[in-house]
Amino acid sequence: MKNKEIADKFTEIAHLLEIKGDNSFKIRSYEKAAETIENLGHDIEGDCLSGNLEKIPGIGESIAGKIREYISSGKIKKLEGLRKEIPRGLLEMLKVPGLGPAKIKLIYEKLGVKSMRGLDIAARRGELAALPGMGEKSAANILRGLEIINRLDGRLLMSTAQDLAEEFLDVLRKEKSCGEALACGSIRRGCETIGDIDLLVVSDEPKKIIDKFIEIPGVEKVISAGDSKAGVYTSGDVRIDLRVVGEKSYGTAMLYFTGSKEHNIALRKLALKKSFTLNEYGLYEQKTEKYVAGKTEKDVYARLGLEFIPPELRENRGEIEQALQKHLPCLVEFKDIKGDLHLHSVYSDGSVEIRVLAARALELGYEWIAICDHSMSLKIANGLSIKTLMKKKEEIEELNKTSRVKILFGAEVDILPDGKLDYPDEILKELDICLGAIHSVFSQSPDVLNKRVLKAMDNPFLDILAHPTARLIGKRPPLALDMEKIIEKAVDKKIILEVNAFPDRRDLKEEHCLMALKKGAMLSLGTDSHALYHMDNMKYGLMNLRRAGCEKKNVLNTRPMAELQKIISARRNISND
DNA sequence: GCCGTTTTCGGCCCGACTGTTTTCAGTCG
Ligand SMILES: Nc1nc2c(ncn2[C@H]2C[C@H](O)[C@@H](COP(=O)(O)OP(=O)(O)OP(=O)(O)O)O2)c(=O)[nH]1
Ligand SMILES: [Mg+2]
Ligand SMILES: [Mg+2]
Ligand SMILES: [Zn+2]
Repeated sequence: MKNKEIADKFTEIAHLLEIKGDNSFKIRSYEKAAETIENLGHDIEGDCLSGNLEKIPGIGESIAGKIREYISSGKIKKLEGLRKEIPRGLLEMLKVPGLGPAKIKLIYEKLGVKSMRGLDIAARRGELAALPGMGEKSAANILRGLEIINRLDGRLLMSTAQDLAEEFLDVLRKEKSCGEALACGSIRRGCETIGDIDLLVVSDEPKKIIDKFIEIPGVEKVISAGDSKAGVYTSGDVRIDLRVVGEKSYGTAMLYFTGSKEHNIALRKLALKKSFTLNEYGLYEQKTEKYVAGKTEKDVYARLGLEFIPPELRENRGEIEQALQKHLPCLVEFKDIKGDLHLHSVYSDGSVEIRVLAARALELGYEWIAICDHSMSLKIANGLSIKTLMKKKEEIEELNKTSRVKILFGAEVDILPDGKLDYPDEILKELDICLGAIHSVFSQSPDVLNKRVLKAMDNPFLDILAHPTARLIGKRPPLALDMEKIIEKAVDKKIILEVNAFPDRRDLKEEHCLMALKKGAMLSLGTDSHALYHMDNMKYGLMNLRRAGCEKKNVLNTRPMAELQKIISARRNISND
């Protein structure tokens, strides 16, 4: 699938045109096309072959032509030309915060600066400050931008971002005039990783909130601080944006600051179509400028004729059209979750006794849990020998006599390098639930890896494929698996695909959840807990599911014990044929 | 460059903050 590749080409064209100073709406068209192609959800080559490219919204004659050109020749002449015209280094300079295309153009044309290094030197020599429209402060800002860029370290995990957001919110909440205060942006949308932290506060004394904010000890650099918003970097080089609004703007400000940007633009366009205008302060009648809604998000959506759109769906991937038709999916929620399908205990490398896990599960409102320790080959994680596994079975049987939360006897069985499972079938069939996962020998060729997983899926006792791509966000890339094939096989063999809820796994990732749901696969949630507090990570897995539009019926964890067992035994019987 | 349920031309989301500016452009959310 070349979608991402093609999308990147159009993003590059957009950036190069920006630096050239081309028409901003034309640039927007290229950006929009890039976003559309990236989020298309199916292979664009199909549309190309069937001559349907121009049916895709945002793709017209010109861009369709370039897509065809790229698919047939691997090149886009327009892009090649732009690359010759504009040095590569100028594109890199766009990453410097505070430095945009217009200044880059100016600096390049007047000073011949075409690299980050050149920029740094020109700033230090005072050459930037001498340019028309620039001064000492602009040059200093660029130097600060260069420093920030050198220290930036990718995106944050959701868990890290949430903790930091709460830390700052707690300080702001101490201010007397502080009303509602919450994190918006990608945090509220439940994204897998977080670029920066966006905080919204309701107050009738915004200046006091903002003063308090920029005085927080963790704040290192204040980028901007005005009457209604501020932006800072923490000493840990995390960007935090704060927005403060009055009570009657709470809903529209939340809408604005939750985004996504594309959702905002689409919503504002719809408002215009209905003769309203929408901004962060409210929804207004276009002619009279009369305020019609703004206190809650629900009010605003309702006035626009839309169902309430959950934040996780606000990506302009069709949710506005669905909400207009009142056809939004009814997303799975935490209260639907009846159990956790991936817990480790002290039997392997977990730190918690089974009875303690069960007690915590009761507090969480669960009806059952599955204890899935590692299998015998995974020595570093204290994988269970067959003998220990049987001892564990006895303990679970004993506990189940009194436990209010029913305990499933499970295992997270290694998928060995040759695709075999790490216990013999006679043992596997004893398990109430069998997870299979890859934990070692990640370096096989893609072909071998794919065969390895597909072969494991032929074993009828493999009920759930756990953390299928084995990625660790920011640490280990996903295995080079053909997920389309694996998902199709899962559907065929009625194997359930796990959405591992650990914040650095979130595996299946959101796009694969979408693909799996489209193909009719069943999904499961597991926290992969090795410590008691890990059991609270269920929410991160739910974020992936909700972002993929997943409903209760597609999630194994929403089933009561008896139904769960029925599903498992039914799938094993079918797979045995 | 894309788009159209009054349109094939004239719109395209909308506002805050900064710096260098005599009235606003650039950048960002
Ligand atoms: N209307 C409008 N809203 C925007 C625009 N840019 C950003 N926003 C809103 C929607 C965003 O979700 C919100 C916060 O902006 P961010 O740049 O922090 O993006 P976001 O949090 O979505 O993603 P991130 O993880 O930070 O990269 O501000 C824009 O151009 N127009
Ligand atoms: Mg953000
Ligand atoms: Mg932000
Ligand atoms: Zn595992």
